[in-house]
Amino acid sequence: MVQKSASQKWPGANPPSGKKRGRPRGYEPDAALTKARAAFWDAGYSATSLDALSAATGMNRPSLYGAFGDKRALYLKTLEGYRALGRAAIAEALGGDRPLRESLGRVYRSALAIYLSGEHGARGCFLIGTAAPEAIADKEVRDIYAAGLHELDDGFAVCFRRAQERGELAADVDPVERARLASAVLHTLSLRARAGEKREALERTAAQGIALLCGGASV
Amino acid sequence: MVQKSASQKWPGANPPSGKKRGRPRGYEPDAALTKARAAFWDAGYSATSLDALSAATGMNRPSLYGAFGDKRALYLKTLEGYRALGRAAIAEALGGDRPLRESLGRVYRSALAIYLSGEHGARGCFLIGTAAPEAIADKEVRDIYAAGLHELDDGFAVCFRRAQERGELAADVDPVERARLASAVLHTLSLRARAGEKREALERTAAQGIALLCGGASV
DNA sequence: GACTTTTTGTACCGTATCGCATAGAAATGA
DNA sequence: TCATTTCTATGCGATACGGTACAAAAAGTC
Repeated sequence: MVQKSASQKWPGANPPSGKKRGRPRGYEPDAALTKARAAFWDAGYSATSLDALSAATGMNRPSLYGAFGDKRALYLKTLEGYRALGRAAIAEALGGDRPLRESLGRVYRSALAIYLSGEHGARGCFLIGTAAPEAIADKEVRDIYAAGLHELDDGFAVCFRRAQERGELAADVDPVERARLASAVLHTLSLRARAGEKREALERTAAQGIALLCGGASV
Repeated sequence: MVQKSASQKWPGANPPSGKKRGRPRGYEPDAALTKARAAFWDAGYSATSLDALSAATGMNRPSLYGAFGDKRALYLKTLEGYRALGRAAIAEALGGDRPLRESLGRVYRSALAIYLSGEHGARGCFLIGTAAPEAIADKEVRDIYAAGLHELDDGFAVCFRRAQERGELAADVDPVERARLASAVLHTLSLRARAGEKREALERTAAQGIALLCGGASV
């Protein structure tokens, strides 16, 4: 039987007594997850060994195992964390009823900031870079991956619909389909960032994408 | 010292004598490469073991090693083969000076046929699915990956330029930038196919992309 | 201070993996 | 017939991998 850690017994909060009982952990779970995510991000799920994760997080393997479960469970947790991050970024960028061009620009800008960061070079989107390869063999990963893509689509869709209601966008445009093309621009930015394209080229493509997405009638 | 196989001594042809000297090989190199590529395609580079490659190709490990070198060399060969395939498909789809809409449609259609094939479900683009994850750690893979992306961009670019010369496309459109957005549609098709989206949804998105790419002015 | 609880650190286990060495098999040429 | 060449088959050895047992360590509790 696997011993559950204290953080799982009282999720998101300290135990009622306020003081935890045993030896204090020498790491911060959230920070460790972020480090683990960075390791997966660079090399992919399969190519990242437990030793690498151990080195990246500063935790030794038993601690890793106790805190997050086995390698796959840890990976799923990093995926979940990334999706939460992405959700927040989308909400932040698309909220506030801004003009369509500005909303799209904010999304692409904040995405590029993430895609271009990384110690060992630009890494692109974590979901696209690491979950996609595993998506055939691992159905759960595929579902999370697909959900991540569609979450972005949905965010863009409400954005386009609102713009249409404000008259910023032609009435015959299908906001759902247009949203999928807006995602396409983000997808290409992720792929190109990982291929090593320069920031200026990516920003130019984002700008061109915005221009196209905000104009043109459908069909 | 690594023994070179006969197929490397006389690339692309039989030896001058017409008859090879020793025991004939029990496999066809091209067919084996295709099988190996399929294995990498499903699971990714790192998650594909030599045993899996051996099972997929029907060759045992020493034969694999003798014919293609180690795992990485074999992977690079499958990459090269896929790029050749892609080049041919692009040339075939974009050649012939067809109307812009038709050219784009042919590219997307032939790409979808590849992306949706696969024994264990739709796999998307081989480059995007398998090379991208390795692109950070392996510079050579990254270069091949980037070259593959740019090859597509270039193909689209000449396509758009020709369409512009024929007056099918507004004169103020930058064909190079527009080509990168045409690639973006292909990128999203690859990512979405691997996520399990249905053919109809992908075809609809391709059609919407074509409509947008053929209209709209730049900036 | 002894006991309990929780985490850490070391060391280990069984297995999978990669690459290769070596021997055998199949075809040709002399 | 026999040597030569080339591929195939078995299987070995070193390493790396994922995962875990166990005892020491650090804190609270009585």
